[in-house]
Amino acid sequence: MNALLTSSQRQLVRVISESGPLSRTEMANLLGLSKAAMSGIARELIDLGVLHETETVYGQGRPSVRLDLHPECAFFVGISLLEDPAPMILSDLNGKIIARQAMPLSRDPQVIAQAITEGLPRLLEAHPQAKEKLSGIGVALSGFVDETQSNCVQSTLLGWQDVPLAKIIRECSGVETFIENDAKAVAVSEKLFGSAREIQSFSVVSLGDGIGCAHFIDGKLYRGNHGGAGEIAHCTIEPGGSPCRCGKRGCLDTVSSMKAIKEVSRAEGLECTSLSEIEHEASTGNAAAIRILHRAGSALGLAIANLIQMNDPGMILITHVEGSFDGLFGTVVNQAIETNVLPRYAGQTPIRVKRVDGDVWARGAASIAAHNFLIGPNSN
Amino acid sequence: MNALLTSSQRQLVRVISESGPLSRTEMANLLGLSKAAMSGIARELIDLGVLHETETVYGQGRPSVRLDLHPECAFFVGISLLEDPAPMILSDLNGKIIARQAMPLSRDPQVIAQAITEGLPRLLEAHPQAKEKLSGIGVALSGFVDETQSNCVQSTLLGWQDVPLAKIIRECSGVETFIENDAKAVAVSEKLFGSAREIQSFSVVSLGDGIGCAHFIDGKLYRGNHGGAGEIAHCTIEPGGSPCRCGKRGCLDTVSSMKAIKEVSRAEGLECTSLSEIEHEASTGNAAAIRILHRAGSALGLAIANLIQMNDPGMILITHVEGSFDGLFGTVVNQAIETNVLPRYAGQTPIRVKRVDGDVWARGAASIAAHNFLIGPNSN
DNA sequence: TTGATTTGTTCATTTTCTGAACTTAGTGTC
DNA sequence: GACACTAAGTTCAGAAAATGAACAAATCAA
Repeated sequence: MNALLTSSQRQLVRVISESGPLSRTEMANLLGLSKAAMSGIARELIDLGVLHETETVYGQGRPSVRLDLHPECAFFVGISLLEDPAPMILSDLNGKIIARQAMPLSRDPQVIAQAITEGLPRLLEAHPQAKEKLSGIGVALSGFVDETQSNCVQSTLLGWQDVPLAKIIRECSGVETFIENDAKAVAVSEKLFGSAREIQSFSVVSLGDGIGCAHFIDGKLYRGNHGGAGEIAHCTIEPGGSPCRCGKRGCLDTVSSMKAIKEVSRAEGLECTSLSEIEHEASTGNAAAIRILHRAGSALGLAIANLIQMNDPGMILITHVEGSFDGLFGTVVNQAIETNVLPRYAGQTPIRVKRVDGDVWARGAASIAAHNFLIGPNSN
Repeated sequence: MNALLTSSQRQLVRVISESGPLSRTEMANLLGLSKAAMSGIARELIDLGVLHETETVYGQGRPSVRLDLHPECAFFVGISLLEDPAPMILSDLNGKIIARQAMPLSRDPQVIAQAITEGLPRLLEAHPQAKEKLSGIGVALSGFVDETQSNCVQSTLLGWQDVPLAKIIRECSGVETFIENDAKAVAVSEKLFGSAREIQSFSVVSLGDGIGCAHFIDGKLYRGNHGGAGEIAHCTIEPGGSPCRCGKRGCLDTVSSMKAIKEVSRAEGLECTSLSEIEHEASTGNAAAIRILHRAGSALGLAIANLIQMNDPGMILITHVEGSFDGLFGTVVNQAIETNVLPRYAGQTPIRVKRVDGDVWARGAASIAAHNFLIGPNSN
């Protein structure tokens, strides 16, 4: 099932992946191909089991038959190295999670590869066809990943420097493997499976202990010249502010990350260990809690507003790990975005919020493998 | 000469435009084509007069012959509507200015079209072959231009709203015409003719009475979802700062644009009408001048640093109209960039500075027409 | 039932690319 | 200077991919 698709086949798969089920004629028009060519390519993909006919649409003339990706034409395993135990899921081509389990996290790549290899049979146990049609493994981690999606250039969390993790897992498990940064993996997942399917340019801002960010530009994940695109966490947001672990001062990370919020709370004498608790304190009128959330929310909103000004994305997706986003913090973020965006564009950029858990990261990881199956590695 | 090139021909033209003269074999490898296919396509383009053989490179085996774009295979007219009188130039495919003149500026699109139509014969007078091979007209203006490069969506300077300028000029002059925003035109010009030929992702920050910005991302001009990418001027840089004409407060525009610098100088009682004079005052120790330049420079530097953090471009090109960039202002800008970029990436992003005059804008305008000749309108 | 209408298929033809053999124009060695 | 060696570029038959036009199929509308 690793069969490489021809470039026309991939174009077709891509357009369906973006727009959902389409008739042959619609696709021919979208791709600028003749009906004759479309007919042939569609036939090939149906024979390969990648596409299948879905509903029939009646209008004037002969009804059209919509083609869609066959969700069970390929399966993917996704693993998130963001928590311990590490979630490990099996997903189909719709991003639906078919099976899940967990594996112990390690800092030793070899041990990780071993754990994955041992976990695979159990994950696939009850799904014989997934076993047969397993297309690849995706791994999401916190850190920098090179553009081949094979090497982890640097990860503070895992203590890595130039680790060829994909190769190690591939050799150990015998399955094609790709790795990706966590925020970028979620962005790909949203593009393939989620709310960004039809949006060509959007950004994901992922809020957790740290702050991550990824950009899709003109339908492609944009990594930047040195792989550093999306380093919103170290945008200076409070010039001359608190020192950051990166070496400079006033980074967004020092103000708006969950870690920073909790640290500041502790320093201010609040007995809170989670965002929800701080939110609760704020709702009861605790001035310190209100101040902290205001400061963090304004900073994040300002950074996002600047991102909108710079790049004019078609959507911003804010993912957050803890608590909810409908308290004071979320309100302030949204307000700050509105007040710092050109009035002309205010409200023009949809801001979506999504609470994520381990499954979302793992699904994001799986989507990296799915992307390689659908679009190909040279993201062309 | 408006003959549409086939898609393979355009690919080839594009790769030469990016990398300079290449041998057939090198291009075949770069494009993933067979030597046989390359041979044919190169022959076609040579026969069309688009390519020509240049130097011969000796090594082991048969020497290779580099092919390059024939600079005189097409000519372009570029007009800048940024000043009065408006510069109008004739350029070849290398961006070399062959002839120049000026025309009166107007706010009436019809009058502009008329002036261009009347100016054309004079511009082409001494260049019969340019007359024959004139491929298109490009117009640079301050304002928003839609993605078809035909309509000016909005221009404060010209007082326009949804003006189909390209169509008007095309119909009046009979020559294919494209329009573009000034900063974007300079970005295209740098990509085609200038220092960014081989850089896939870079940003231009243009410093004048206002502040403009344009991004090239993965080899393509990126316009953003609503055509608003690059609105760095209205990034909030001093939260709660001075009101901006856009309606919000503390925009970069209110601090670092030439207009703002001059206004603040006047308000502070400095008798200066140009940046050079303020620089001179600063160099003699005038505290107000030093303060103004520091504030403006830090703000611009911070904005550029944030841009680097967000997008990790391969180069930043700062263009400025007045004075020089090696005084206090430029120094502060560079310092502010350095201190606000992740230490890991500090110094990794080349910052280039270029002083521009009317010719540069007009050449940028011409490059829009050249881009449409070389790469095609659907910038694919 | 008939005609209009639009989808999708078939097939001969054209266009585009490939693989392999070949020609060409040099360098290096004895 | 003759000879092998090397790599660039060409040629040409054949494969692959796309097209255009004719046609078959499936419905609605009258």
